[in-house]
Amino acid sequence: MTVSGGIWLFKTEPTIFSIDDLQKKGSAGEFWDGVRNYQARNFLRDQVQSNDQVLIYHSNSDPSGIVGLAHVINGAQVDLSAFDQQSKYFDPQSVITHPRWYGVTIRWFETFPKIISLAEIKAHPQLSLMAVAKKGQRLSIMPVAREHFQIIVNY
DNA sequence: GCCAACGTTGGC
DNA sequence: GCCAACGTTGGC
Repeated sequence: MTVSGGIWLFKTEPTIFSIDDLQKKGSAGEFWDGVRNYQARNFLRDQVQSNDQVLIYHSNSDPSGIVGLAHVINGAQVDLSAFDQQSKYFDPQSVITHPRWYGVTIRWFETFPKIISLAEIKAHPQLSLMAVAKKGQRLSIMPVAREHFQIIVNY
């Protein structure tokens, strides 16, 4: 696989939204909302673009790891859940005239036949250098190096 | 459930 | 602007 655009890793807790849930969304894909971290927000708002690759990572899972691949089908849009008082992502400090949070829309592409677990990532000479393998790295959106992506899709 | 490693908040 | 207290993430 040859890739020219950006490559990202998105974390999700599968009990809340799994790659199977993403697959069920079909060609419309899913708006990735609820990101409430500024560094992750900046990636979503400023860098993630249509046609970028997105590795889906299941966190808080058994095992945690990379489970598949999705594609960005629409770039940054205001995350309206921040204005919804019923939403668990409601943020009273985000106002319509000055939105604070953004999301992108992604579409399921494939679920890997076997999860690439965090333990395998940490044990791999190259993959162990990925940000997701680093202790204390809690970002839910992070860039992925091209060489790491190639290893993963050929795993 | 524990707790390390963060990020955020707010008093000063 | 400092930093203690607090909240959250997420592996284990």
